[in-house]
Amino acid sequence: MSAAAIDARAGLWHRLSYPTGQPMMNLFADIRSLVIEAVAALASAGTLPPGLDTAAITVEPPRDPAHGDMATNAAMVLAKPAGLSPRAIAEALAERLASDPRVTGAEVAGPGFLNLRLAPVVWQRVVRAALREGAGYGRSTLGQGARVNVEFVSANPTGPMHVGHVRGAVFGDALARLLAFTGHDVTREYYINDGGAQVDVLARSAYERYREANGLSPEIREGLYPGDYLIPVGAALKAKYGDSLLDKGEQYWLAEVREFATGMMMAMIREDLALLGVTMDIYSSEKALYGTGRIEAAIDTLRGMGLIYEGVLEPPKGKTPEDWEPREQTLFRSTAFGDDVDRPVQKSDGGWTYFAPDIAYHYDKVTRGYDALIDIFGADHGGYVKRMKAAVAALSGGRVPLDIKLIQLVKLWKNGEPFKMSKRAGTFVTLRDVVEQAGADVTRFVMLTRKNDATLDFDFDKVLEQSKDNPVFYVQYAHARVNSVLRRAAEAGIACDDASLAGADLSGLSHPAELALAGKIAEFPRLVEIAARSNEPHRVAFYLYELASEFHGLWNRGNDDASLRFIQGDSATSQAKIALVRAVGVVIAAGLGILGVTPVEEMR
RNA sequence: GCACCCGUAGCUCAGCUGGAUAGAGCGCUGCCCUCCGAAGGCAGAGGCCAGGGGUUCGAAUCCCUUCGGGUGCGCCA
Repeated sequence: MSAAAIDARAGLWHRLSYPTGQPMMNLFADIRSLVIEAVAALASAGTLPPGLDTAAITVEPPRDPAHGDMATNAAMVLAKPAGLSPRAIAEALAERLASDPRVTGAEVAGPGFLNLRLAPVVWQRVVRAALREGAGYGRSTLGQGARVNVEFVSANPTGPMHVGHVRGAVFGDALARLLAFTGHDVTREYYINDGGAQVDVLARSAYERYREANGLSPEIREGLYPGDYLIPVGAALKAKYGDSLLDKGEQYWLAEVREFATGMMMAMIREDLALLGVTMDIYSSEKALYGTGRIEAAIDTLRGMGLIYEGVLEPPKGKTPEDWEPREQTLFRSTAFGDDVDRPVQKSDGGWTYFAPDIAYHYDKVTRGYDALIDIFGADHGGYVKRMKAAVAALSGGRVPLDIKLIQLVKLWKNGEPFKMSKRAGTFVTLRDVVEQAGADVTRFVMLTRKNDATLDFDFDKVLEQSKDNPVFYVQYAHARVNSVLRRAAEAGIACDDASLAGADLSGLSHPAELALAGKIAEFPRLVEIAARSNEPHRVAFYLYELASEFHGLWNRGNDDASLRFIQGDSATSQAKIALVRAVGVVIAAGLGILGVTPVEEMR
């Protein structure tokens, strides 16, 4: 298979067609079907040739409100295959669409855009739908139940999680929530790297703490883990083994201590993740792959495909390691799948390289029947992407797409200056430190305020600031304001439970500023799908910021224009306006739910 | 040397997988509370989307190339 073929499979998400007759409210999808129906009608009327491909037709909100409520590129997309000018097609479409009660205006603009203006009732329906669907507003069937495995964190079980892991944990969990929200069957998985040399180091380090617990002075030699967090492990070892492991050779205790210590580390890591609100469905062990023949089986499968061979790699150009010497190795022909060089799976001593169990592990995921795999790596593992994709492409026969998201660094700031971490100086910031200082909700939101492959500043002072500099606060404040209005309205005797609001006459919602806010609410389901298709949960955070901004704006317009205040003299008008306000609250809560952040009811 | 990521306002960053006159926050300038929470809002100034080619109705977005920054490059995971 060529690299291009792999790219073509880059995401299952891109191939899923739009579900038909979907029950959920998605205005853009609705209007798009309307446009496509119009195209079909024109085709049967002979205005357009039959059988045109409508896949490239999009319906989106124009950037400039002067261009109406919805814009479609249909005419421009169809012009060439139809052999007609874009404007001619646009005009024919405009005429047909204008007869729909939802459409109050259809005009051709620019090179052939068709700008639609929609009736107020359309926006009122959006508000109603948000109220009816509540926390499920924006949910979609995009994924059609596809089974997706998201592997993330996978921190080495050699110590507590540090701040570098937090972003990956939050990103992975938010992505999992996003995919679940869009109709995917999601599994959260953690791959425990408990098979390599680093867990031997852990065992030796823990053993020194065990000696310490027995009253001996520990020898934390160079290369061992010096952290205090191993002291309890030493104590626990003493509790279990007494002094029976003292003065014994490593071969006597290494395996047992390793098992014991990694077990305790994993328990600690689970607790750390729980602090962030992250729960894994599956923990997979690297070590469990050894001695079971599964690595051999995975490699043999590749061998059966002619993708394993004995060969000698060229030294890297421009930077030859000093001890380089040509050596015959067992290689995986990853270049057949777009990788730059073939990759060794066996070391010269006959042992597996780290790549081999990873192949076996991904083979395991493939055979477990997932429709798509997602790996979340630190950005420093970028060089690993191609070979991993190659392995999965080979082992799944191209059936299972693997998307790998790289998470960039988090730069910590404190007191207006960069916060340098150092293990030696004891300024090593753990996940626990971050969550204890900032709180899980704030931490999660902030970690999603940047695209995953851009570095992110985490400023301990700013994230707790209650001002609009702080996006978390800004969004939460909007949600709190919504509740504030609801409280006031209830005091005024206005029925404002969701059912009453959803059933209310919404014709009082007519001001352009109000309808524009409803328009923002209408974008949410579409935004969620876009975010899910690209595996980019940060888009939800940005959307929420924009929504909050529009809401704050409308709120303040009430200062100048009393007719825009939400609570009015008559309760019918009030209900309509409060329905809009509550719909904003619903969407903020739904969006925060995707991010795993709890909306606040009040901030005093 | 090669591969991947990045380069957008003074600063920090979005930008709908190709749409119209490129957006937001900070900072700067000037405004708005007898009024649902001013912990907010409005307005103004600020741009060769790193440079150059190409693809097409149309490019910040896709392709090629140059420059600049980051990451990685056989027996560490």
